Amino acid sequence: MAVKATSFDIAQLAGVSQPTVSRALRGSPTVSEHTRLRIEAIAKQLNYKVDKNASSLRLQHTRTLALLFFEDPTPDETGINPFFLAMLGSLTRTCAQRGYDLLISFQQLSSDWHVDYEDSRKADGIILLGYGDYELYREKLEKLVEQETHFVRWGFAQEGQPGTTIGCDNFRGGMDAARHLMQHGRTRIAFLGDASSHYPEFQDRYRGCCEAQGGEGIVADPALQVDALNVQDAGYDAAQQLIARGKPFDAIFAASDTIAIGAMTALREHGLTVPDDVAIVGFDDIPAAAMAHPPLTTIQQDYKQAGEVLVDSLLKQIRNEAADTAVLPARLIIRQSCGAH
Amino acid sequence: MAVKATSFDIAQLAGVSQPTVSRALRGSPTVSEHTRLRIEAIAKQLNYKVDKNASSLRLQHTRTLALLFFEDPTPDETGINPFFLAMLGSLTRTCAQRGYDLLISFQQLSSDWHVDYEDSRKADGIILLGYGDYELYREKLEKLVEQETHFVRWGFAQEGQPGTTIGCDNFRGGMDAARHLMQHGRTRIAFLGDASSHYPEFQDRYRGCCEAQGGEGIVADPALQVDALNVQDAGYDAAQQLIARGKPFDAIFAASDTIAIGAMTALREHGLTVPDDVAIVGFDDIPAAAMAHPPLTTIQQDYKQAGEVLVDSLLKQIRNEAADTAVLPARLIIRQSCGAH
DNA sequence: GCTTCGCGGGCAACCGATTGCACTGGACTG
DNA sequence: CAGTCCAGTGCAATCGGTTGCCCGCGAAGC
Repeated sequence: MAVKATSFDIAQLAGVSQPTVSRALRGSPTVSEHTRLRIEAIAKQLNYKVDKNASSLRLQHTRTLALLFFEDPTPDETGINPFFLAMLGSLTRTCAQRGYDLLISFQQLSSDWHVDYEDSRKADGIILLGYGDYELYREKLEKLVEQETHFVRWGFAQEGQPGTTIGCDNFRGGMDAARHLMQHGRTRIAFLGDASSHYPEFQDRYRGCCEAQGGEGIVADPALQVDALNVQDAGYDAAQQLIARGKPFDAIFAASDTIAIGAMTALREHGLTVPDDVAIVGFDDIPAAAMAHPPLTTIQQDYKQAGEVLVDSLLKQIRNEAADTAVLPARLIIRQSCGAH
Repeated sequence: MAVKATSFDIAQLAGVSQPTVSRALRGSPTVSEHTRLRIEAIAKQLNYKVDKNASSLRLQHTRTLALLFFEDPTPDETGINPFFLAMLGSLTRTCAQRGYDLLISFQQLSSDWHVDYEDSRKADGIILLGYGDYELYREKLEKLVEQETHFVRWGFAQEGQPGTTIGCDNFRGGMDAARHLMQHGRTRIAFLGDASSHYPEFQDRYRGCCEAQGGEGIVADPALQVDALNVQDAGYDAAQQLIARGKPFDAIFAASDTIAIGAMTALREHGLTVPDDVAIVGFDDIPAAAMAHPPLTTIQQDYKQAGEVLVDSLLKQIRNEAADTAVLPARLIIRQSCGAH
């Protein structure tokens, strides 16, 4: 950098004091239009940009939001969960529209992230994104609340949780999936995904699924539920395990598209066809879902809306307005893996 | 935030002056170990974090890198190009390892991005990512150089370009694709992708493709090249157009996986099977490539390595070391769309 | 016993923008 | 014509850390 122009340089050229430059550039009405125009012209000519650090220091806010990704299983190699990646796009755009910058960071669930970003004044608030063991997470969330850090979390939403959470309606999504499957004559629906309380969104999806079956007088067979984390290999393994159990099943509801896609590979290897032998419904509607063979019927989480709600909710908190936990709808996207044409 | 602790608070509690706190926390050898330990303990207890703005202001650097995405075609809806998304993961992790934060932003090619990030001291350097009309781009790049802004660009690399560019070997990748296709008996290879100088990476891929054919005494038929931008619809349209031309072809080399996937849809609609009637090779190796039906043979760009090289090259510049334009290898990934066994 | 050396740490300036308050000169009021 | 008022600016303090320079004090040297 050749030597950056400061507001002093401009002041000198314009023959005014430095504070006047600052005022002019921020559009203060106490500066006459004539002066302001002159200052703006000089600023432009010098490629002047307000020093964000100085400004933030004085203002005590940064107009920056931090996005923290958590990757619980296999943090290094797998890359980012496709659904979060899609959300990232929406988040970035929304931030830009609202005049905020976005700082990105990966975190281990175990690290010290909960003291970092806002305390060090890198950001005015934090967006938390990531599945993972919720129990591990909770105490850090509480600490965040205690510190009065502004944050929103994407995940399962429930009363009494620390902080503000935005999530989709996992329970209803699960119901919709199961209902759809049943409407097409499936009665033995397996669930692939961790159904313990450590993964509450998966658990809700499972509960919705069971509930819907109950509505039709079917009791979900616990032997048809197999734990799986949100990676393809886990989906593959889970399907293997399911087949090995020898219990008959004619449908799979996977807790995520990633799991569903992994499961389809396993089914194919066992000579089972989708959707004829086994109908499949996934969750998320990641880009690869439409690409899968056959194209995957899934429950869509609207990442575009999610990104907007997340950002706006956080911005509300930053303005010291109350921001409520919110549940977004999930929508069934019918393609071919479910057997409905 | 309850009221953030400052170095003054710590100084008071520790019975030393504030500068001593600063020195202790940065590990200056002029502070005795005894004092330092005491200060560190107090800092931890108070959840103290150095104010990044104050620090950056004084230090005149931020330990932050800015990532600018460019989306030339249809900037709003399509979401981010999957390959760049994959790269983002690698970039984020590399930054974290090097102790830098990453600021993300989407930009229109036409906006004022070239004056923004480093001038406003939001970041110490910029990473530029995006295909798009290179001509539009070039003058801004020159301005960046003129301003002595630190930046690296991902794209086609060539002598005499403004700034440092990291790219993959598009030419050789194109050759490898065509050779592979020819080894499996294909002789009429179509190319889907813009081959004009406005999209130099696509152009290089095409040149490589032609060159390889030339090596076997085949002259690439210009009628088998159809322009397409890097979105699925464009791939679909291009394939339609190719078919409509009525010239026989037994293979397609697509300038990107996204185009290839779009093209496959069109082929299927015309009753052409892949790979029997038409063999296909893509470029990039995006996650959806493996997912496609049939799985897509492609030229892989190693995004992991790319991210590292990009960051390290930028960091070099920031340290005022020379950073050279570099070309990374591309690797053929054989799956099924090419018809190899 | 007095100077010298050096460790540990304090003082104050500085990074650049923001803003409450004081000031000036001209217009306006009575 | 003196007193008000206000638009337009300048002054100086401030945000929180960082660092060059200087100082005090105890130990070592002569």
